[in-house]
Amino acid sequence: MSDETAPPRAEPTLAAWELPLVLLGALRAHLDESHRRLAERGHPDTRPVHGFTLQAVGAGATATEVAGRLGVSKQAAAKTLGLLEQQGYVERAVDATDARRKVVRPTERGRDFLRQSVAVFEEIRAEWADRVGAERLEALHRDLWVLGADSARRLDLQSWLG
Amino acid sequence: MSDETAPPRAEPTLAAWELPLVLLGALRAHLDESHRRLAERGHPDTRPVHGFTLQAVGAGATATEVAGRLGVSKQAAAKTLGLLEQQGYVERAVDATDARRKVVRPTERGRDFLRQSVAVFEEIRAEWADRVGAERLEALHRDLWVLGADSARRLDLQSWLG
DNA sequence: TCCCTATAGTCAATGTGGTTGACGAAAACA
DNA sequence: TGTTTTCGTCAACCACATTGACTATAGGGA
Repeated sequence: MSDETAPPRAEPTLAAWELPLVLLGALRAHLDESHRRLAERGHPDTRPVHGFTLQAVGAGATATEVAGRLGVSKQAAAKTLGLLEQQGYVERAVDATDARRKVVRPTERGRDFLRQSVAVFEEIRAEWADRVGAERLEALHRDLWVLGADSARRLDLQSWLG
Repeated sequence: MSDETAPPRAEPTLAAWELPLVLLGALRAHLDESHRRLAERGHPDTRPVHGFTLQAVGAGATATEVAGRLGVSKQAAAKTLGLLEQQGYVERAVDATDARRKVVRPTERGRDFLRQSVAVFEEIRAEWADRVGAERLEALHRDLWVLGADSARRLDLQSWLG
């Protein structure tokens, strides 16, 4: 996709120290664009962590389960879930068969957020396919999957970086 | 996740919603492995944010310049730089030509950290090339560069995700 | 020269999100 | 039944970011 007569910075430098930066750059581009579009579709004020958490809730889960999936303490998960509840994305109900459990379920608004997320992700994927080629994007996806397969599936991003 | 006779998790699913996750997974794998090796080479207790900050310092910069490069407030940058100074990675000196400016420079230890980082990054890149193929890795690097070219070069990861 | 403005760095207060520890209520098990 | 485990929550604390206010220095005109 890089023609010779292109504007400056048309060619990446391919130094080894750039790898994490281009990974971060692409991730950031994806998430920033995702949330820009989600904001346009009725979900402003949501951040990546909300999407991850809602994804962890799935069709319904307890705070402790969500905590396990996110790799954070149950207190931290409960806090985030409380915020999502306050914003109308999830609702809590006491489990009928176990009075200790409080099952968190996405509301209609929460399900809409997840549907919109899928749609937006598909849009972005299609646009990325246009930019680098469908085959290249598929190879990229597959290779990244392989390279990151070992890494923990945790989403405790903030504490991880600090 | 239902592949036929294949070993578990042999084939990525290639769903659009997985793209950010595989990006994150690869980034995480890279940074975790980097810091694991840096710890072995005399730099334990360093985190990605330290490497980014040290990189932002370069040969020498003021706290405000570092803040600009990292995309954070000057107070936040000053705090991180204070920590790096305390750990012996940078030192501060008042600018001879401008008594307001305090120039931050990497110490020998700081320069060693950067050298070791480069070495480790090259090792990891070589290993990744083994795993997916040198050509594929080069294509991946190039494509990621293209896809992330628009995104802000900021490194304010923590606040960005939250 | 003197003032006015802009810049560099720091201090203080605040917000957010994470942690650990402790606890009561409910379930599961011996 | 009594003991142990699990779920959710409260409280205290910590790490890291923010904004606003402040001092000190530099620089550019009247």
